[in-house]
Amino acid sequence: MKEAISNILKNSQLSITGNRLKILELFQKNSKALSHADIEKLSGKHFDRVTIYRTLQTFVDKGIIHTIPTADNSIMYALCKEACSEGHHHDDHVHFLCDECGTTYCLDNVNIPDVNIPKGFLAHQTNVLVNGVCKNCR
Amino acid sequence: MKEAISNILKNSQLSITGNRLKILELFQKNSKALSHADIEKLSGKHFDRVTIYRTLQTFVDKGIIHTIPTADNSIMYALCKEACSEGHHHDDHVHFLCDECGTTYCLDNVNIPDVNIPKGFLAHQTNVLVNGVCKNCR
DNA sequence: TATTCATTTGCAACAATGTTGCAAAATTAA
DNA sequence: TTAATTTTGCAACATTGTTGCAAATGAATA
Repeated sequence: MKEAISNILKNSQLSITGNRLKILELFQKNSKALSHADIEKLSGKHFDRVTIYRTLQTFVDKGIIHTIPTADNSIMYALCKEACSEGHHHDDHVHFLCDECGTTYCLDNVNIPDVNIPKGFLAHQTNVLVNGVCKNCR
Repeated sequence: MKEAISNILKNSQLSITGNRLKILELFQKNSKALSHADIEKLSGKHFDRVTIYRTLQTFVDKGIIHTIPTADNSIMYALCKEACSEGHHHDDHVHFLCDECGTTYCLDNVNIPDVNIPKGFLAHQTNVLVNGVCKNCR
């Protein structure tokens, strides 16, 4: 387990530090998207706010996690599947936000549908964000 | 023109103030999504930051504008079409964010595609956000 | 039009969130 | 073990968003 997490860091040519292991562990344990604030709470404030900002940014840059657009003003982060690599995210799944419990899920098996973009526009990436009630809240 | 804007406010049972007229005018003139910061700049700082926050919130509550989720941490606002009413947005179109010029468009003619949500989940609303290059930047 | 009442606005103060520089500490490479 | 590099924590700051309250403005009535 710890081993697997260490490998993620090794593969991205990042130093293996207790801090980074802890944050990655949080993502694996919770298997849902986390905000900066979530991580601050879950970690029990053992490390600095700034460190969290910098660690998350590093992970995004390296393709270890990806960001999820949300309707309110908070950035959510979630673990990437194997397909992501440095500077190039393949985040081809739908995100689901539960209005009851606030949990954000990556629906890895739900593909992004085709969208008809008007002539003249060139699409690079499509984000689909669904709001509703999750299976635990019904 | 001014007349039409006044009517929007009247229909929502809001007082007609120079402030609100000005902000609505900005939305109509620019015909694209605006952030709080955009409005602050465009208005030439003639009114207070707090007033802008409160006005935007009021407009959202009344269904005059809607928010658009963005990958970075900024909320974008855009004028609603006729279909929206108080407390109930029908925001059934795709949003397009140009990576070059940063403009956010409401693609009013592009409908939200169907998304297959897993069993147990209940979908209320679907947001589709496309990144790419707009027709003015190619 | 003048007067009253409700709403809106601006100010001040505050809270939360995000950023930068720099020295100390930890990790890696030799 | 030592030297070079990277990461971390602290402090200070910048930006963004919130709340209470008094003054100003708009709406309603006479």
